Amino acid sequence: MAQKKLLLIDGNSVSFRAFYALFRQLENFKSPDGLHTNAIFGFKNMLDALLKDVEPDNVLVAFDAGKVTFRNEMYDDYKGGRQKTPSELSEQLPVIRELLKDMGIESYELKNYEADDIIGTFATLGEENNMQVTIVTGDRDLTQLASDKVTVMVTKRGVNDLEAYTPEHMKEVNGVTPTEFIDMKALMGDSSDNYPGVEGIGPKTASNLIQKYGSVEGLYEHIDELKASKRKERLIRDKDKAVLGKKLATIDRHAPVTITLADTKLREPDQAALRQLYERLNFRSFLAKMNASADGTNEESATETYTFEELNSENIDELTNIKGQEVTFYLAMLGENYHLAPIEGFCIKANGKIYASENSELLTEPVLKDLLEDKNIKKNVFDIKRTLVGLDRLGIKAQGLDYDMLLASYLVNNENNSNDLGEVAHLYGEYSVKSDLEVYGKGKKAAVPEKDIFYNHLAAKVAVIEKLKPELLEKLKDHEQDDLYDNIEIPTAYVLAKMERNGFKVNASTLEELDQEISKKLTELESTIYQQAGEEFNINSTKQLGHILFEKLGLPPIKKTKTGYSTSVEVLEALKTKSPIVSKILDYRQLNKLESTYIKALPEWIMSDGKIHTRYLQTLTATGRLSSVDPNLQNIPTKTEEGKQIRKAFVPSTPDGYIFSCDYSQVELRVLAHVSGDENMQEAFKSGYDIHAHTAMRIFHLDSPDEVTPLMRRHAKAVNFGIVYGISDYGLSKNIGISRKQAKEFIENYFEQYPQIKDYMDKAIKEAREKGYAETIMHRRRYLPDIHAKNFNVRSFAERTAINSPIQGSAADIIKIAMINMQKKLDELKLKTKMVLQVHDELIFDVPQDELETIKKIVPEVMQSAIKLDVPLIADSNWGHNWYDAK
DNA sequence: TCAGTCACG
DNA sequence: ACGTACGTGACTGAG
Repeated sequence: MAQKKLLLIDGNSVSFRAFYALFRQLENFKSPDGLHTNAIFGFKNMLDALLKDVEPDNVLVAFDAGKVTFRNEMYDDYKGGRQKTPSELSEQLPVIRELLKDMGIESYELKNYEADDIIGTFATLGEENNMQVTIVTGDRDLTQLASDKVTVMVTKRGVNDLEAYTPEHMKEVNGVTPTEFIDMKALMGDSSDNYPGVEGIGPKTASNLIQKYGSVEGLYEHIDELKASKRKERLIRDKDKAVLGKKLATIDRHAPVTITLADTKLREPDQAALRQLYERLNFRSFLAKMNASADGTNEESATETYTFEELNSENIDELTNIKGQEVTFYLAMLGENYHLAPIEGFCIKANGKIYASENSELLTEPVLKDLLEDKNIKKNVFDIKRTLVGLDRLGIKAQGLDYDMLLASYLVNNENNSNDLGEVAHLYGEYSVKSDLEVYGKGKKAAVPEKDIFYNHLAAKVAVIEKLKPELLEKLKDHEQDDLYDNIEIPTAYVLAKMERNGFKVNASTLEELDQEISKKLTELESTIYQQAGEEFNINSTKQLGHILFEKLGLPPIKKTKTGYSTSVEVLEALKTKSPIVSKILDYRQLNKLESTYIKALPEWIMSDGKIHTRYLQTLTATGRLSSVDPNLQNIPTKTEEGKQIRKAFVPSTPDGYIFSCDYSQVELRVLAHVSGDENMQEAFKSGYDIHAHTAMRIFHLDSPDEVTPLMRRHAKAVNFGIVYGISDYGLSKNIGISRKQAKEFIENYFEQYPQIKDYMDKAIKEAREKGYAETIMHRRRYLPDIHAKNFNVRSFAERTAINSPIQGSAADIIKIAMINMQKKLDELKLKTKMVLQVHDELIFDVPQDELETIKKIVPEVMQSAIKLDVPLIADSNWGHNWYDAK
């Protein structure tokens, strides 16, 4: 007979993991009666995957019975200080129990015992009955149960990524056997269970000691053999703690359970009850799955079909009198880049009917064109900017697009940044529409499917845009994001569409000339490098380069990467003096970068109008900034002279015209001064001081600005930047090449001088912990589920993010407002000047010669008055006959 | 497709 | 004791 399989699940810890894995979706997972359901959903998903993978005969989900257990009798403060389970999670636990019951799975809890002990007991029972046991948990404590018959699966990220602990794997990870792991824990303590262990002993030392002496007892028998040291003293002093730790860490494998192995046998699920439960929880995907399998059809074909009509010259007049109505519109293009992608069709819902067409020329028929250009006919779409650009290509100046499902969903939760309607819909439990990837395929093979399938896909999209609108608008309201959505993001979409269509004129011939020069230099550098290396190799290959530098030439490898030697600038700079080849390689790298990323690539993007039309991604970044693609015009070189030359190719579109650039001075620091309310920093900005010099004066305790040396200013500048990023002494020391101790002093001085900034940073973290997200001045959110992480690094990252996001994000809010006001002003004054680029804190304009004076006046005015802060906003202007000269 | 590197704010 | 600055996109080699 085949070996029977037993699956044991730690119900509390897995629910906990599921809850935090889907924490950012917390508000998206709610049943109609207001119950949060994210943990239930995650738990159910994980359970399905496990049942499929493990195919168990018996399953038991163990829960903790309460806070107090037999361990508290040994140690009062066991698990003390632990944060209370959030109510959003605890309300879900009974439902998980109910779900298990309906699925035919036994769940169990035992007074005075933890779920761990129940699992330990049943693992032992399973072993005794020669079963193959799998344990699933979010907690490493249970790994002590691993044996040749017991595998412990611990969740890594989320709930579906599991790490399997066998005795061999334990040895690899901890250097000790599963039973020795108990002793290891006893020595190091457990902060989450709140018992101390021996002071100064971490995982490394604990593992070494236990490997040497076998156990806590073994260690203390031989304690005299240890050479005199602080560590030995502490081991002796904290012996009680170690002995207690061992008792606490040991899982009870013979708990007085009142159920038997037979009770854990997997039963048939109660379909009717499950259906009811899913309906109550609004689990539409699970319901759809059930329906699909009930029909005997598979999941794929469970898509709904929509009633639609093909639009043609016969019925097009049905779209004439729809004033005062709301319409939903979707324009289909094949490919991401909507400046170039072929327009394949469209779909419109009006008069309660859905019309679809493959004939985009119909859009230019007066009926439809007028409808789209009438600002009084409100249109719901997915991606306003894309729709505006697509229609503009057909000569249609669309107006009245006033609901954007993509923008709304991005503001509600920007963690998932998909641009695909289907994928976004899935986030809100709406599975009636597929993703474009599924329908069109990807890469070269992407194609519009057969007409009926295509129309149905479009109809599904239009239906979903309309269906989810109330829910998304409600969420925006809950988040106090109405203003951000209506008055910032939607108008920004219009402005960006215009900027993208404007394009930036680029001279291919200027780039061609640069190419001549750079190619020559590159060939020279190449041969010098080959000569000094003694052989020809691919300089662009880090692997080959590493071989030459660190093996053949024997230079010291300073840093390693996952795959081999690091050859980054940082490393090469340090090796510069050791061999002449190194600086040649640095030169080569720099020039090659310019050549391949800009000089060679940019001309490919110049369209027939002589301009480059980038696309801004308005719904991608975590902070609310824009990003630019195809090509990226936000990273055109500016730091080196050779790089800057590239900007000479960016020119005005009119003869003798100007490129005009205006950038905010220190926006992020000004935002910080504003949100923190720090009086010293506000004073510095109000007085118009050079902020970095001012900081230098303060942190170096100088009396007058004259005493500030350039080095001091440079250091102070780095500290100011560091603050915005959520500073660490290590990061600062690495950045400016000082000792960590010195960096620490800088930071301490800084906080002394700007005490309210320190308060701000603490408050930012505290609030993120309480609310689960960080927020900008305009209420843009960034969810930070990792702020609760156990792992120090993961948590620290989230904490720095909590500090940085409101600053970077508020600056992004501000320039968006400036852009909207700017475009309005250009329109009002009927100027021919065009806004052509945004680079985070900078706006760039294509200005006809005779408008320069006006622009010089209005641009800084508009930018500086975008928002009223407690400190002045300053913007500096530059102009010239190309972008290089606008400096 | 991933990792490494480097361009920008 | 941890190993670290925040946010992006494009190109290249290598699997």
